[in-house]
Amino acid sequence: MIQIARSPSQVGNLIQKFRKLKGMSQTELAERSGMRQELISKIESGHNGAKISSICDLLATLDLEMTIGPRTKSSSADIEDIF
Amino acid sequence: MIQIARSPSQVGNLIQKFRKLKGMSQTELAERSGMRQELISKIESGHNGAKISSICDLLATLDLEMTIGPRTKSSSADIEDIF
DNA sequence: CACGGTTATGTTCTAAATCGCATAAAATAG
DNA sequence: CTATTTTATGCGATTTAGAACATAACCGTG
Repeated sequence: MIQIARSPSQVGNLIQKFRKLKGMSQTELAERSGMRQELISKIESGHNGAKISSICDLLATLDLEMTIGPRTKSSSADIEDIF
Repeated sequence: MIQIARSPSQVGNLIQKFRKLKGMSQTELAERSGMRQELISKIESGHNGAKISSICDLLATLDLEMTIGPRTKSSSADIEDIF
């Protein structure tokens, strides 16, 4: 299950989605990745100014990784993300 | 050609790599994505505090996208990245 | 070597991110 | 509905990113 993330809010949505899949609370994720629950709340809601290192830390804690490659045509998943 | 990026420096390396593939200079990339050459220099060299929105802007300008999904086993590309 | 283009470094300033704590709001369980 | 957990918000304090400009260090080519 791999998802496209072209914007901070899509990144946030995916982090939230995968976090819930693991049955983890924001507080738990925060503790495990050395940050605060409030920050995770902001990041999940699409915080534009989140640091890339914070994102990487969260992904690592959730056993996720990001890949970078050429753009594909926009998928339906992107559209849903807007609404 | 899709690459794993688990850390800010891997993200930076990939941005640099794809930028060069497009024959673009840091200055050109900076202008097109509304930021400064100095910042791109820092980001490409693994700047920890880069904003996720900056990264997304750069990827968009380079016609790239990021995807997020479960970790795969570490590839040789990761190892090289360390050195 | 000298030159033009590219990339890295340094400084000051402003805006903003994160912290840390409190607490409100919302969702879930009992 | 009530209690508990989870998530969102607000605020002061601290830290840091990024702008803007200057300039140094590189790099390839003539």
